Amino acid sequence: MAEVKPKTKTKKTRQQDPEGTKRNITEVAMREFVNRGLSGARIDEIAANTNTSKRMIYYYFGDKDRLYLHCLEEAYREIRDGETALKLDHLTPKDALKKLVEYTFEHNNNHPNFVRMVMIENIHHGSFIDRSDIIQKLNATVVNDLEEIYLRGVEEGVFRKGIEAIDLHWHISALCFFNVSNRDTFTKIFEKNLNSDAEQAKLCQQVVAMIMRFVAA
Amino acid sequence: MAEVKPKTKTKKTRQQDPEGTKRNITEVAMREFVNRGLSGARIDEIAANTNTSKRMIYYYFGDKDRLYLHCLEEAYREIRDGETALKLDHLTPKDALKKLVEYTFEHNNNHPNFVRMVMIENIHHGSFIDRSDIIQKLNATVVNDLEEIYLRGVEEGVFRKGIEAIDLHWHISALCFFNVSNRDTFTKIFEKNLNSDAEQAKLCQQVVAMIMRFVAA
DNA sequence: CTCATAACTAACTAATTAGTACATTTCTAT
DNA sequence: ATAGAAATGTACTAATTAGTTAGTTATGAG
Repeated sequence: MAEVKPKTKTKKTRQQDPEGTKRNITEVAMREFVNRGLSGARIDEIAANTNTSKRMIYYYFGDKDRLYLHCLEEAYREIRDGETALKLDHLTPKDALKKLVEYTFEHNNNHPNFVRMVMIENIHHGSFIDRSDIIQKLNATVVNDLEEIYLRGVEEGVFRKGIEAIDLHWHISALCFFNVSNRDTFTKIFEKNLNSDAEQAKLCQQVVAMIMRFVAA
Repeated sequence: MAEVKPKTKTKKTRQQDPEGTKRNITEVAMREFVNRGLSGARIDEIAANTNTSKRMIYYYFGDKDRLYLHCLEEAYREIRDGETALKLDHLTPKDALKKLVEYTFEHNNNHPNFVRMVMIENIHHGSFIDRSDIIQKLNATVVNDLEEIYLRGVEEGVFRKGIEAIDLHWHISALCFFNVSNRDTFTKIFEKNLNSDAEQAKLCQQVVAMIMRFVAA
């Protein structure tokens, strides 16, 4: 019964803490991966920054690839976990879409780890996503929510017909993702600091405007 | 006089071919870097795929980092070299902008090496761009062209006021870049094949629409 | 022709780094 | 309390991999 995890029921003075150790390793590994990429990440470096040893990384995660996959899944889980609380049903289609776009913009901005893990995954041609059962299941929601809003808008005559929800999601993602993924090179090449709150607020507003105008009837 | 390069004037039966060797190494290295990232790329693998030996990589490029930087610069050079022939001056602002966006979309699509090198560079926080004198100089043109078109459009009353050319460039880049950079993960997660010509044509048209509507008066 | 230098080859090294062997401690169920 | 399993620490190994050493061959100027 190797799969039986000892739940942390009794939180008294325990010195062994498997869940905590795993969590600690995951956090440190995530930092290392997002900063250096999959191949650039060093297991020794991760080990040195945990409260535990390299041995435990292999004990819990098997090898580097599986540790990376775990971090990738964790990044997807984190970003999707925060996504439920929007309550868009009782808003007008326009307001709902606006809120969704603003939210996506902020969300990408607040989760650079997610953005960077996806970048890394694309460098590796998405080969780890293939192997993950979990990630597939985490993504239906966004497009469904979006489709609902869009169809409602079309029905009410405020959105034009003929757009597919997934395409809309594609464009929203593009604008919000790129803002985080390419900030380093863009900032350096065009010598424009995009990190300030004011600049980000302006960009967010522009992204919203772009999407709203795109779907407008 | 170590810097004196023997120009390939006399192209008779020569067995030594420094320029060709460098070009060959660069091509192979580019393939390796874009497929595996900076840290994932293997010098031995590059060497094995050239017509020459590992020794020559070090002979001409010094070390792995400088080889990578050379490839990065080459990717920027390639993409900027193709950019001159647009001739947007005698078009209406709308047509000119449309053409520029279409062109950017196609150009990113046709130069995945460029897109992927920029992705890799962002993973590494743009640290190599810092070290490159060349790349800085290659980027003024796009934004200038765009600004000219935009200002002309504002003057003629077809574009609204208050948009900065660099922001416009930011959004165009986002939409066109993401289309290439994130295709692997997006395709796999949403199980939608975006590689077909029809799908790409649709996306391109939508990107154009999005930008045109965004700037419309 | 010949000599200096640039272009090139093959075999080697030093360091890094993913992964392991083995011993020990802590916990849990009986 | 104790046996068996899970969790952990220390020291090691085997492979990989960036980079080099020590040379040979081609080329072009004089």
